[in-house]
Parts: sequence; structure tokens; C-alpha cells
Amino acid sequence: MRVATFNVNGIGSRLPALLQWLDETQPDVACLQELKAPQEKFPLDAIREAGYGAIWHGQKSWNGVAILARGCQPQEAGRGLPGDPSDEQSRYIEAIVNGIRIACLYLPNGNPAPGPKFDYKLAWFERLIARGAELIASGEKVILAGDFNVMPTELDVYKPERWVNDALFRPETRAAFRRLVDQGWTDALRTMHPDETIYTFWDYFRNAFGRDAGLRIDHLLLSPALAPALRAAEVDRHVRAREKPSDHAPTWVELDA
DNA sequence: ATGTCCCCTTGTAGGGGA
Repeated sequence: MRVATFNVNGIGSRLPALLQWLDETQPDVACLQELKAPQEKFPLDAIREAGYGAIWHGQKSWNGVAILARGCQPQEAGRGLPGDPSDEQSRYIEAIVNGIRIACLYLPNGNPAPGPKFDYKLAWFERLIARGAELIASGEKVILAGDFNVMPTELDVYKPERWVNDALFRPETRAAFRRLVDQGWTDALRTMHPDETIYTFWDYFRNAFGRDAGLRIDHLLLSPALAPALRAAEVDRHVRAREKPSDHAPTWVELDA
């Protein structure tokens, strides 16, 4: 079973690229972030035609997350990250697919830091850590997948010294990610590639992809009940090299059925 | 500071966000 995460950066502009990638790689589950579309503008017909059922949480202009499942309808199991009823940003949705709980998330960017956006990022992170603890305690097979907007270590940044004051790499951000993982989650990509430089995002600026000036910020975290099933974890890097690409590449895990 | 791309607009160029 293949579970992928892909920040599409606008599903309106990215639909052809998304459909091409789905057709080529046929992931069983695809978690999408940054739809940048209101609920009613999700291209459900095209997704269905590609063979996928879908649930999604849209928002005008910003954010937006979706879970696609090949050949079946994802069973929605939660919309919105618990812990703050006043939070109106569409950044979190859960579904059950094939007995696995899939949490698709788009963690706030948080720049500029310090400031209110960074405060929101850290507060959102605390809520995710609380939800993570509940999910670990449940003993369920769970995947946390998405754009975490965190480079966990220096190995995950092309030039770490340039990023130390950025919201994606500040000590508070890395410490929060570590606290989450230390609950018992397995960082699938890093586990399968312990010493490798491996990126999931390249800025549109300054030919970042051509220079391989990338970041590893898209992650798939496996709960203890699921970690023994991990067989492979990779980045579909070639997708970033195409015409009109997202700034993120699809990232995926292969799990033993 | 800059670069680029996406989305929206008492819209068609400019601002906000990443």
C-alpha cells in the first residue's frame, strides 16, 4: 500500500500535473495540501475520473487539505485540528482507509519570526502534539502526513546557517517537531535514508531546483503499530522538474499489506 | 532586499502569502 503526500500549491493551477502524477504512480492514498480553493471549487469530477474518492476541507485563497483514496471513498474521521474552536484555517483532516487512520496536515509557515504568525505556528504545533499523543495512546495504525513546514535537522537544509532565524528552522520549531516524533512516531523518509541528503521542496526563486537548494519539510510519520510495515520511502523528484510544477515534490511510503 | 508563483480584486495591476 502506497501513501503519498503532495503540497500542490493551488489545485486549480496544478490539476493537470496532479492527474499526470496520479496516473503514473497510482498511490493508494494521496494527501494534498495548499488547495487554495473554496470548498465548492474542488475538482471532484476530474479526481473521480482518475479513479479516486476524496474528502477535502477547502478555504478561499489559502490553505486547504484533501485525502484521496484509489478505488474507494475515504471514511472521514475528523475535520479541523482539535484544541481551538476559533481556528478557521483549513489545515487538518483525518480519514480511515483500509483500516489505517490517515491524518493530512498543513502546518503553518510561521514567517516572519518572531511575530503573531510564528506564535500561531507554535500554538498549532502544541495542538498537533496533543492530538499525536491521543493517536499514539489509541494503539491504532496511524500516518501523520503533510507539509510540516519544519526541517528537522541540519541534514534537511541545503545551507543551514542561512535558515537559523527562519520560522521553518528556528530552535523552537525543531524542538516541537522532536517532541512530536519522540512520542513514538517513525519519520519514514529519514528512517529509510539515514544519512542521505534528500529534499521535498525547492523554492521557485533563483533556480533553487537547478542548484538543488532544497529543504525536507514534507513528512510521513508512522505510529508504532504501523512502523514495522514500512518497506520504502521516496520522493518523486522528477515531478518538480516538469512544466508548471508545484514548489513541492510528492513524497511517499510503501507499506506491507 | 531580492527572486517566482498562486490567489483575489467595487479587478485586468497590484497586494498578500509562501
